[in-house]
Amino acid sequence: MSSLVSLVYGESETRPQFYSRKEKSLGVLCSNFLGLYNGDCAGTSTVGLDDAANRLGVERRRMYDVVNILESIGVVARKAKNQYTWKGLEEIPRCLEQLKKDGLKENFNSAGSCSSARVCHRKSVSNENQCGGLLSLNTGGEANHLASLRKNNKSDKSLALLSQNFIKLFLCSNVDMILLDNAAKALPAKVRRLYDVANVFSSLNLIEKIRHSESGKPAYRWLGWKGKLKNGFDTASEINEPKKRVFGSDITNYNSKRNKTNSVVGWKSSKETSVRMHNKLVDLEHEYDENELKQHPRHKSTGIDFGPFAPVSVLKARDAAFKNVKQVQDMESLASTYRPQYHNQALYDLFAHYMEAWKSWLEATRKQQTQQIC
DNA sequence: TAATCCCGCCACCAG
DNA sequence: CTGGTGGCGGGATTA
Repeated sequence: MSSLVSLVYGESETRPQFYSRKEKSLGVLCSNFLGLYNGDCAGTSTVGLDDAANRLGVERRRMYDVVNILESIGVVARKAKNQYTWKGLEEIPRCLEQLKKDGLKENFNSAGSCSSARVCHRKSVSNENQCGGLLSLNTGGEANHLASLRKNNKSDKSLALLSQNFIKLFLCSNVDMILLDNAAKALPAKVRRLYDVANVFSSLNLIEKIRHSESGKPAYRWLGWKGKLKNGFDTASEINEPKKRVFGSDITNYNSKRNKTNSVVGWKSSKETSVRMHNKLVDLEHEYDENELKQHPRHKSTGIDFGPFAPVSVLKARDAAFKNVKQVQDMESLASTYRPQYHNQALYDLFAHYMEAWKSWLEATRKQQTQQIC
């Protein structure tokens, strides 16, 4: 039967000598796709599906997969039939924030109807307060909105929605790692489909595939948007995210090469909701994990990883003690939390420059004030 | 063997 | 009817 492949493709000159499934993965395709358009002018550049498919040497069907997932995090937006607008990777943090907001809201609203130990039902996600949530969250674009409304019956199973819900799973709970099986149960979704989205997100470096150390089961760890693609493209500088704690110390002892973690979507809002989602995942993990609870204390020992905040925040806290002007501290933290990402190093430098200037201005003002008070 | 997930059939919908 | 979309699961590949 495997000869069927060579039989089908045997004559094709474009077909590589040795068929490698890996080279054709959605993740690779995604990387190539981004490589193709990443330099383009965000918001104005148009992506044609046929064109992209041709240039990437894949069939059009696959483009739908990639594009739908990318659309779910704002990288592209559907403009018209066959046409997408390139929004750019810098849309990602904004989109993640929105997803987190939406996720927290949804969960909160539907909490009553979520009886089992899983995250909200698809129904409640797509029907309740999703009003244009899917695919229009980043653009406010009518076309997208319409598109998602048009096939409402389909959209609750769509890859795009699954992608978003998968992300919400991470963002709206405090977990750092989710077992594939549990994600499939929680969303709910076919594992197959999760692999599809996970591959794309992996290539974006939003998540990382790991192994549950005890069971060896596949799992994914949230990395957050760092402005770096897996293929090494550097799209922006690092952003700071308050450190997320690692979920379930009893199970999260995966290979700990962490070096934590920066993303714009780190704010700790709606604690209650987070806790609730977190607990659901905990339940799932336990359900799955019953007998594997003999502990490995090791991951707690990594002091670096388990500070409540990323280093910048630590510095900030120290700084704040020195300053003792709370308001200012808040503003600073806001400023660095929402530090924008720039493709361009020059822009980033410019931003850094203004930050510096602003800081020294603050210092001066502060000194002045203290003098006046004295 | 289990995990992974490509591939393309075909349903659905707008024009 | 045609063409664009995209859900879906069979079964090939990989681990």
